[in-house]
Amino acid sequence: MPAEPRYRRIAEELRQAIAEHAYGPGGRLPSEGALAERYAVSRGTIRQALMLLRHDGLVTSRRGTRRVVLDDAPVQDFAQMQSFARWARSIGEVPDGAVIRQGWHPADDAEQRQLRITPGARVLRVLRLRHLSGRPAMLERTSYPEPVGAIVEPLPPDTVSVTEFLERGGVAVADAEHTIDLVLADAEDAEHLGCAVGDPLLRERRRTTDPAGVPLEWSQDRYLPGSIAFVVHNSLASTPLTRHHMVPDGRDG
Amino acid sequence: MPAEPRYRRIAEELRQAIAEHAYGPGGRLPSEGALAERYAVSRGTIRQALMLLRHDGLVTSRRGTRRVVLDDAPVQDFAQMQSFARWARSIGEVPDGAVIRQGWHPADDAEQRQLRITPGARVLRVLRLRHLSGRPAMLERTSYPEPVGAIVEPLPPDTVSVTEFLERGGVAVADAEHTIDLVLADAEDAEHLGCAVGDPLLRERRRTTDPAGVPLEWSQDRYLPGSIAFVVHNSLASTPLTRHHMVPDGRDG
DNA sequence: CAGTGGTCTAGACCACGGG
DNA sequence: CCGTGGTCTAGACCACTGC
Repeated sequence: MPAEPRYRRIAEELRQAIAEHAYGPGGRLPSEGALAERYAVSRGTIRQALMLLRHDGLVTSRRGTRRVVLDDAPVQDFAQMQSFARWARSIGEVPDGAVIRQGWHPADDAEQRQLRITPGARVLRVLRLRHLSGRPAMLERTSYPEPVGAIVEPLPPDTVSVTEFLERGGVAVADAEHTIDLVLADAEDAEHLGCAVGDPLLRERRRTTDPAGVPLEWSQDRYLPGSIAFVVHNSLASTPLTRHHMVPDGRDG
Repeated sequence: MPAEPRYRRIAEELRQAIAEHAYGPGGRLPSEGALAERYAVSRGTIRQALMLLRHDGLVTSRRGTRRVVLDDAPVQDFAQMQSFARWARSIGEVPDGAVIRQGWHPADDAEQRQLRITPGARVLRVLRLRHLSGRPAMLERTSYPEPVGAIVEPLPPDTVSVTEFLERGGVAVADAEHTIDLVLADAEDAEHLGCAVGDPLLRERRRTTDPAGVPLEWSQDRYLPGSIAFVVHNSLASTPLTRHHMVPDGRDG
């Protein structure tokens, strides 16, 4: 079996059609009933497909009228957001990366909390510099818990995509939480990113977990500004974006 | 009828239970069948409720095992992300705001594209300073298309929540797209936020649309750093977050 | 193996939008 | 008023996990 369920393939077809401006923007989709007939499935299956497009912000929906196609929403999948290398390729850049330093350490407070491990447990800390087509773009400080770290440790320092390697090793990421804010470059940031100490950087802190809820990595990425932005879609149907207040000297950093 | 559908109320109860650590974190939820029996509804309704929790990152799910409770995910609803005033109150701060300048202008290129209006149409541009408990926190540059602007224009300059007013006036926000990056303060930013020209600011550009896909506002908000962060959850089940590449001098700003 | 969530069906009734 | 999407039901079969 192709493993890909019916409603996903239908969603893919509709996504394609929308991308080719078959309906809009501002246009209206066929009714659920019409789509059900066209694809020879039940209305429930069609609704599952449309829910995917709804959550990604490609269409609205309202009782009483047909669904409306929104302006071209950015379309990336989970895998692309998860992997720097995959993302870089998708925008036509050449990803590159090198480990600057790595080693095992006893987990500090933040790591214990984020990775849900007990005091005394070890983590593998890796400092990596990421390039986009040769230019430094991001400095990544990642902590891996014991089992994941053991897989990452022996990798060659110039491994371009650790994420893709982990996937092939059966480590599956199912959920991620990202916190985006602004920090000033410290001496280490400045040295590797080629900026001055105190220059502003866009920071993304990320924790990923597997399908069982077990934390897989905790990372703090610092991007040189000017070439990157994060885009989020939210709606009445789902609210993945929240604004957070932090005390001026918030730890967890 | 209480207007609130069954599955939403069930989701709310489960959310409450999770917040009170009735199961986890790391714990397992009852099976769908058990929940269906407990609430005397069909399994489908339970699945709708669980889908809400899934999208908000409160629980994972995997074939074969019970759902796992993730660490306390930030819980805010769409309305809170939509309104500065509502958000401020929810974190125990006193929101405040004042219009610095407002007026009608012919829409520029970016406004025409973002608000989907024709060349020559007018927009209401409003410059607002937002306070958190007396301290300047954010400077907001918003453009409203003709019909919305007509509602906003006559409001008193110290209206705390424009969003809430619009809601009462029947203007319903259904979708929003946020782009988050970093900019340096210009003279106007510096003057009103009380920082120096060139100081880094966290920028959120936002476009909201109504249930029919009609743009309602386009806004560019600049936050003083250090007290705010944006948190996003994504998962295999939905990917509202994307990373975007911009040419160094990207317009649309 | 039994139990779980994922997919899918074929119905039903209702709330809402627009002519 | 009719057509739409939103909600809900009661079943079915399958894929997967974990014992």
